[in-house]
Amino acid sequence: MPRGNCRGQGWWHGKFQGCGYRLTAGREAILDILSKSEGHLSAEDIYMKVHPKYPNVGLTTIYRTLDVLSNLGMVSKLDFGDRRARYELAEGPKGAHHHHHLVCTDCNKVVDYTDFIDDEVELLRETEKGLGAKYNFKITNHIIQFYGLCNKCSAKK
Amino acid sequence: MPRGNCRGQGWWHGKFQGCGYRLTAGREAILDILSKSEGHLSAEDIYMKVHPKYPNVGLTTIYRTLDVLSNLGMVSKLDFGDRRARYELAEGPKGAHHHHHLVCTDCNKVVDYTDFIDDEVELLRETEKGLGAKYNFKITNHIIQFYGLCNKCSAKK
DNA sequence: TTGTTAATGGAAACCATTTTCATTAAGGAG
DNA sequence: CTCCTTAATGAAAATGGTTTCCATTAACAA
Ligand SMILES: [Mn+2]
Ligand SMILES: [Mn+2]
Ligand SMILES: [Zn+2]
Ligand SMILES: [Zn+2]
Repeated sequence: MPRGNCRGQGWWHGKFQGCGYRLTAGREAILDILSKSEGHLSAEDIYMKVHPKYPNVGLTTIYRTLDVLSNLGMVSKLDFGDRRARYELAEGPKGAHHHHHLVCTDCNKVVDYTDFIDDEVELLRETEKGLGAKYNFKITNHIIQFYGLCNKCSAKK
Repeated sequence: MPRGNCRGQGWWHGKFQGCGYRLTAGREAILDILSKSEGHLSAEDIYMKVHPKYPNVGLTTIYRTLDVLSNLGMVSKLDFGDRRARYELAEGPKGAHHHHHLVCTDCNKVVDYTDFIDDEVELLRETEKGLGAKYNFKITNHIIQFYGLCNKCSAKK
């Protein structure tokens, strides 16, 4: 029977063990928030959501934890050009929900899309292989983003 | 016969006229430096290169001018994740030298590549059309970047 | 040449993120 | 369970690229 304050039951529990990281309340709080939230949260967004339930987790820890999670590949750090990093859960254990982003340069609206994703992923894989070989890079990651005006913003002009 | 201090003869002269922008010494200095430099310069890089010849052009003007040039489409603003914007001339009048970037996450080395660019551009064009229609976006721009470790950095580990 | 006003430079402000450092607590050893 | 090592933390201060402010200058149309 689980104790009241029982931690370490999340699907991510094992992820920390192997890497020598400690499983702390702050880290769980952040993963918890990320897995329950839609969208692309900034460090401060996350802080605001974590704070009511864990008032003793500071913004610094949010930054540090996001960095760790990002290095572990559990969280993706995103840049939409609005001068603050944004984060989303990379993948649940369920499997892929790989997507790319479409960004409005005016109101900063962001659309997750998976259309064309298969063609994109295939081309990316080929390109990665080719570039890696030609330039001796060990490629680990890629970005594809489209920028433009959403319908509201393009009407406004 | 051109006077000694004759300005306004660059290929970009006309670009300003139509848009109500004034052709100033600072703007010419920056375009001049960008067209003579290889690579991806930060605002401060540009300031350093402009300063010896135009000591009265301030860093603020560099930022403002890069913003204007970027809006005019004459300069591309780049982000390689090293916490400072970088800039490169978008296109001379000669035509396309469209390329994408391969970035080492360790030493920040950046490779311009054009390999696979035709396949990439074709897929991008299709995707842009599809996404634009589906999500009612007027897409103006895209980013593709690959991240990884260059051979030196991956040997170092 | 003159007048309008866009453009400018220097200093100060901004603000997301990082660093510092004293304190706390995760988790392995015993 | 208790101890111990040291990773992790919070608060406050520092950092540093970029933006804002404002008085002054100069591009260029009339
Ligand atoms: Mn997303
Ligand atoms: Mn380039
Ligand atoms: Zn918009
Ligand atoms: Zn490298």
